[in-house]
Amino acid sequence: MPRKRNAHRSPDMPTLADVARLAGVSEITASRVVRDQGPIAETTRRRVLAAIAELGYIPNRAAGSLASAGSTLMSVLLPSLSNIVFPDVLRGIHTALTHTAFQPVIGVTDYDPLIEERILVSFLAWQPAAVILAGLHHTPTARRHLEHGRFRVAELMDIDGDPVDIAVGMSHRQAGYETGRHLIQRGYRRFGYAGHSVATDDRASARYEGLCTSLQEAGLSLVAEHRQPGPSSTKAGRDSLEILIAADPSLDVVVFPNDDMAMGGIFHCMHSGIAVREKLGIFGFNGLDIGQAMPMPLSTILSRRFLIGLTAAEKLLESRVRPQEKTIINTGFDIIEGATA
Amino acid sequence: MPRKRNAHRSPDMPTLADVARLAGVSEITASRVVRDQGPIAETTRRRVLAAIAELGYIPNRAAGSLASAGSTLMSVLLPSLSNIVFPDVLRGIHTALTHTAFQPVIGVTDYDPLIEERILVSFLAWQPAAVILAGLHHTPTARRHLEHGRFRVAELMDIDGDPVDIAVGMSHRQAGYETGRHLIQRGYRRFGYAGHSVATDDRASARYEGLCTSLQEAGLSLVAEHRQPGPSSTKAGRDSLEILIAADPSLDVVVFPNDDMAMGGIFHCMHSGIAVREKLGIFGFNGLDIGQAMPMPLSTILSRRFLIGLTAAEKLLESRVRPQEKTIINTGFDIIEGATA
DNA sequence: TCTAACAATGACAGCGCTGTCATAAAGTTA
DNA sequence: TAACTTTATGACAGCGCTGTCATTGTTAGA
Repeated sequence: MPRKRNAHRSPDMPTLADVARLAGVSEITASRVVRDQGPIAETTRRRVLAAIAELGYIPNRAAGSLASAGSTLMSVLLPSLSNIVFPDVLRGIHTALTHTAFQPVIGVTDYDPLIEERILVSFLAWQPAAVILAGLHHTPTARRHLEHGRFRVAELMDIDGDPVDIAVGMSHRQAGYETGRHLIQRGYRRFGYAGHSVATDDRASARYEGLCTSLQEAGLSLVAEHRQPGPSSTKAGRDSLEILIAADPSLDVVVFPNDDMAMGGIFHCMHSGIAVREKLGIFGFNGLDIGQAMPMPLSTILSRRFLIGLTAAEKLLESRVRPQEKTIINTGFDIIEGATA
Repeated sequence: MPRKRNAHRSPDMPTLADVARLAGVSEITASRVVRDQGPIAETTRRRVLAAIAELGYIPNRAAGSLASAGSTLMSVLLPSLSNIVFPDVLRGIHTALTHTAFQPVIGVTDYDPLIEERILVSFLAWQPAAVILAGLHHTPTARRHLEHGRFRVAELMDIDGDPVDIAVGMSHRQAGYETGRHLIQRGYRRFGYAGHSVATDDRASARYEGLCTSLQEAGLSLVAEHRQPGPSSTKAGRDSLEILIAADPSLDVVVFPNDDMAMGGIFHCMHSGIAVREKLGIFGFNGLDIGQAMPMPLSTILSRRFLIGLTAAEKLLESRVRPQEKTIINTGFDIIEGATA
């Protein structure tokens, strides 16, 4: 006995067959109109469109995806949405996908590779056309899925490593290195580092290493460092700097892993009457608007987050199949001199 | 002639049939193990699980969704990710969905009801189990889809209105009203308002109206107001306050639509040597961490964003079908006295 | 006038999974 | 021991759409 139709769907939920019947065409023709694909006579198209509007038809993408063994989904896995960095990337992706058939689907991994793996697998169950993730470091299982899948892959933010398919970003190691060079050139000698404790923030770690390298080359080294437990935040930056200064008051500059924490550092200085730049230089990373809107604009490095998202999505749209050659796109960075270091 | 299998899928992409064959059971039994549904003998379950692991099987959710006429997706439509407010809501949703079968799917509407409608329709094509959106105001088409769909609906942030199914949030009108009362009680009389030009930020508008009402009741009114073109940002707040003060230097307090802009206002005061609170009170909305981390904590209203997301998602999980009764949950708000007004 | 090329449409089967009902075996109650 | 319930499993069809191939005009070129 066949399954009753109404057990499945509301009677008023029209299918493509209903549209086709009303328009007086075959299902496949209606399907072609919906997908804007193949040659369709203008009059036919109009009839079908009218039928769609009249019925309030919404295509069933699960059926479409099943039949065509593919979807128009683009899975986006981001470590966090807690500061503006990844939303900026997301805006870039959105911008590239506007007026295409693709839809971004967002997951948040909390900087945890295992969560990333779990979300990746659950996204792959929807047969996405492409997967976008942050960084080049994933669990072995995740990497295997990424390599064997029939979809494009873009790894964002970082280019220091071996991508699966496309990498778009900048060298964080080099950014850290240039930070050190810049500050040394400006006369700073007694460096502190005020970080956070998220060990899987690979980019922050790479910048830290780059910084240390440039100090070493100049015969210097970090005088003091402190990592505040928990994730990065303005409060963490403020607390971290307080502890750092208590440990070593002789510091003349402190580098933070990002602008949020650096702003916390500035707030601590304001609170404690420490003259920023004269007495203590403060340097961040990201070039957030809020830091530049401060009375004393934050000295930092501008990462091109919107561009990274935009470029990655555009690149992914170029071809549905993964090319032989891997692509690495360096979006670079700029030092913002600012007024705090 | 039947379609060739390999035209569709990689040969090494196993299906449930492959799993069932390897485990020596029927497809249905394998399916039940995957979905953890129905009575399964422990030994059978283990055999199937082993087969899944061996083959690296990933279920095809499009097929599952098609067959069951439903999905485990929860569509989340947010106006913006450009400040921490909606990511906080999202964290709440994520927290509620951890360890459930549901997956959030996020879309960003840019405060545009038409974009919201477009994204809603494209999400409905995936037959979500629930839809979460911000606010109670949608296009007529969107509202119709929401009302007629076979899914749960939660409208977040705002409770001043008539929800489709569930509303979780606070009264922004009342928040604006209490802001006025609080500031009047603290002795402020010459009120300014420094906003932005996004007309569809309904919550900001409601707070504005509430503020005006409380002023009226006290025999006062806004002395000056300015709306900076473009979306809300720290820079916009800074510029807006500058213009406002130029227009009327006699103001003794300025209310901003949110903390981001209020911080911009404080930055302007710092830059121009205006004594915050003594000379000019500054009041925000949201209670963001960054505002509280400032040397002079921002006077503002705490909205419970995480709680809103969490509560909404939990409520949606309670039942798959829409109950007769609509639910309105007021998560309330708190005035944070701070040091700026 | 005939062929070739193209434009426009349709028939058919099947994508991978799950709802429904049926069945067999084992346990429970009177 | 009969009658029932519970547990564990399977057969079958179909969810709504699209890939593939076939068919019918229609127009251009020789």
